[in-house]
Amino acid sequence: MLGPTASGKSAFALDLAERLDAPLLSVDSMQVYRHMNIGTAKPSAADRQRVEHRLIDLVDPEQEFSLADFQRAGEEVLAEFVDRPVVICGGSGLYFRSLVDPMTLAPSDPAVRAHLEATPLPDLVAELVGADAEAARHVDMANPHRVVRAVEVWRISGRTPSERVATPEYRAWAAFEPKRRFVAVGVDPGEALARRATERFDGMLAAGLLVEVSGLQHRLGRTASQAVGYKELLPVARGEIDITEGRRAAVSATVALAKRQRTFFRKDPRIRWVEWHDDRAKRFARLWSSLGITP
RNA sequence: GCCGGGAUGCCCGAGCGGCCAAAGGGAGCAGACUGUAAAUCUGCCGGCAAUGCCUUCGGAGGUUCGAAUCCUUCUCCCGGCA
Repeated sequence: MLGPTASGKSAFALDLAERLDAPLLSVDSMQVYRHMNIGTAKPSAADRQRVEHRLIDLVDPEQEFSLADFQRAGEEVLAEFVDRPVVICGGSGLYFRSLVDPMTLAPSDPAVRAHLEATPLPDLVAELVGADAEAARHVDMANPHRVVRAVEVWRISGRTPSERVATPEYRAWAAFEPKRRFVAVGVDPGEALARRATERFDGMLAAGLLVEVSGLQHRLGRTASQAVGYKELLPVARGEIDITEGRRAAVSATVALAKRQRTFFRKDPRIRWVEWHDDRAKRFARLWSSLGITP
């Protein structure tokens, strides 16, 4: 069950998992951090009582956690449930695909990466193009993250961007040919997005998000500190801006995130979109009908 | 009441006679994305019948071939003195 933030997919997935008596695997890049509870909309203790949740609270917030770590952790969990249904729910599209689609990650080396991150971008671009004249067709040369990673892979493995994209596995990936059987359902708040994002954030504030952020302000690492809500409230916790300004920034960051998530999921032809309905039974009716299932 | 500073596109903010529909940032919109992915990056972003035209830089006048930029005056903000 996929979709943008504030879509209501979590509640939906929780009900679904309960009905299927299946565990709920979160594909969420920020819920993996412990102590970031309110702002990442983690399931409550009661929710966890109802359904077994996995892939949440995997590391402390000062730690780095990336796609590769997630994929490894996810595969371990899936190995526990072979031939049993699991409900996967979340908004981190790439994390989702790393579990269901063929994606062997090229090697990485923190030292190499640190060095490359300190290297001027034009130098990295020159190195890539020197090794692979077609590199620009496969790597966004204006995007530092992409270029650094491409050079990192090139230096460590000697594989160029063109070579990486030429494998059967990559083609399968690009064609959305999965490595596992699954049914994907997308939930989207549609026009209600901005309203839901605002209400959701206000709910988090009421639940003590600012206190949570203040308590964690010196513990959030490079990735964790960029989580929507935390990033915008950090300056509030430091007294640099007032809460009104922080709230506005957080809400618009939430909406912007949701839009990026939509863009990402929309191009996946396997996802069947289900219109959200406030009534649980109606919501499920829509789900069953979109899947062609008579429960 | 007097002296000084300021009013710029949705917001912040540069411009200080022509090269200005007006830098830059934010917001907004669209998109990309196989190890930071709630990240990162790209494009658009006054209007239109659109290699040009129209409206815009607080209001109204004026100077000039030409003004967001100079002058006069009015309104409103800010600082200092009364």
